[in-house]
Amino acid sequence: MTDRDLTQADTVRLAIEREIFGGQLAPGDALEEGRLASRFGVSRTPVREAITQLAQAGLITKRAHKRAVVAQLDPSTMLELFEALAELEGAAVFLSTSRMSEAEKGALKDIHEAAAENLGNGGDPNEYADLGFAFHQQIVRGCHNTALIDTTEWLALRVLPYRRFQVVAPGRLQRNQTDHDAIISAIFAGDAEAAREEIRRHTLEQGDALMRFIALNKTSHADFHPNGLIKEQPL
Amino acid sequence: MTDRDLTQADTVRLAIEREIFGGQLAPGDALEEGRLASRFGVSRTPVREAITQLAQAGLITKRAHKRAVVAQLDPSTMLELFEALAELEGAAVFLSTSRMSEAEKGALKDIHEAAAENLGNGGDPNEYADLGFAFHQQIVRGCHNTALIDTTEWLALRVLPYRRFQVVAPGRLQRNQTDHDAIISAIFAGDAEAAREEIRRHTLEQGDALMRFIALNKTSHADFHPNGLIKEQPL
DNA sequence: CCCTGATAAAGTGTGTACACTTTTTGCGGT
DNA sequence: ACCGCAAAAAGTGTACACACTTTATCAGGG
Repeated sequence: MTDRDLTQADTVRLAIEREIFGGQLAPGDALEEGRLASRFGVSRTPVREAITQLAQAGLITKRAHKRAVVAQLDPSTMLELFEALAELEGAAVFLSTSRMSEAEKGALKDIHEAAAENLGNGGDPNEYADLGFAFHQQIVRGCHNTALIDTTEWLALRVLPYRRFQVVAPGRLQRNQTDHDAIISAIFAGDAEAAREEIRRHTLEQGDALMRFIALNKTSHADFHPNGLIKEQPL
Repeated sequence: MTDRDLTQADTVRLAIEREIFGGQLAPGDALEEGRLASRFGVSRTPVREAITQLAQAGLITKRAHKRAVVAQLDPSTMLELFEALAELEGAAVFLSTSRMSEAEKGALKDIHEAAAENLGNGGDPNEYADLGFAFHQQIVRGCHNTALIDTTEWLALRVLPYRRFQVVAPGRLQRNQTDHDAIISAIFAGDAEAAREEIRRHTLEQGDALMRFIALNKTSHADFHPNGLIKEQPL
């Protein structure tokens, strides 16, 4: 049992997921079953199963007899996703404020302070992005409701590639940190309603900022590389 | 093109879905690929694909090399689902209050009044349940955010079979109608925050009531028939 | 009688073949 | 050149076969 009961379909699915989140597979790219099969050294059957799962998760789109393609996020859909995520994170933090244990609050504070330090020392922006993701995750998980956590994280994953863009947008990191300050203050003050409003505004603002950034750079979202860098079009 | 591009896997998936929502397949029931294949007159391949999709949707659970079973909702999971749904519906109505068109508000009022009439005339409780579902759906869709709507309805679908139980719980229908009154008032008054609170309380209460009902009747959720009736155990 | 373990039965995971659909290619007419 | 259209190529959907895993069956020892 060397492979921990991971079926080949699982392996393929995880690999494709990584390539999408990592940016090797960009939105709009076509996934052809035969190629993937030979690339991963398996038959088309497990590849097909992986694709089915990914389609169900919304990471790729699929129609009968048509090639599967990595999900294309047009601007309005992306805004909707950010808005929905803002509401979900708001709902989660509303519960988390009264439910997080002292240990969980401490871990949250640690993450926040590590991010502050990274920002002050001019550390690696990608590392800062990871800390930002961890910050949101820690808050969401604090609500102790698996259904809500899963739903929220599922949405968060979908916008993750786009959320990271902040690392290249001027002034965005500083603003991000300020927002996090306000959120963490509300949580420690036990003001659930304020925490909800802060995180809602914060996540909505991220979406808006991304839209402005894309519009300003006259670059379609298709040219926007999920890693947070623009594809073959240096600033 | 008589079958509207429905692949056989789609057909099988829809059939299984109907059987789950309809109650022919109860939570805990095992789905065996071979049987289903011969029952639907197809090979195991499309059945397998349907099962993969249903598993991804959370309607059934599946582990490597193990039979797929209709998702079992233990009490704590069910409470979590209701809580998460309460939050999502709250988020949706918060947006809907300012976004619903007059036509949409009118349709909502129509549904509400039809429900009131049904209740007053001692109409078919199942019809009342349908109206209740439509009421929630109309509100959620009023937020005009596809991502949020899809997410909420997906959760709502999962608890739908349990939500219907109200039709057999004494006094529950009347209470339900009163709650809806309060919600619709808040919406028409344009008080988004109040609407959110009302629907949150309402949906949470539905979950609690279901739990009490199950506990009182000393019947495990496994014996609880999704159609809203207890299986071979008359009251 | 109840374990325990071996063995058989049942069931899932994947490779492969092929029918059917979509997309591409290429050719003749305008 | 530009269309339309037919034929080929590419690709998806499904059936089927078989290896491997899990579950059920059963015989013998405590």
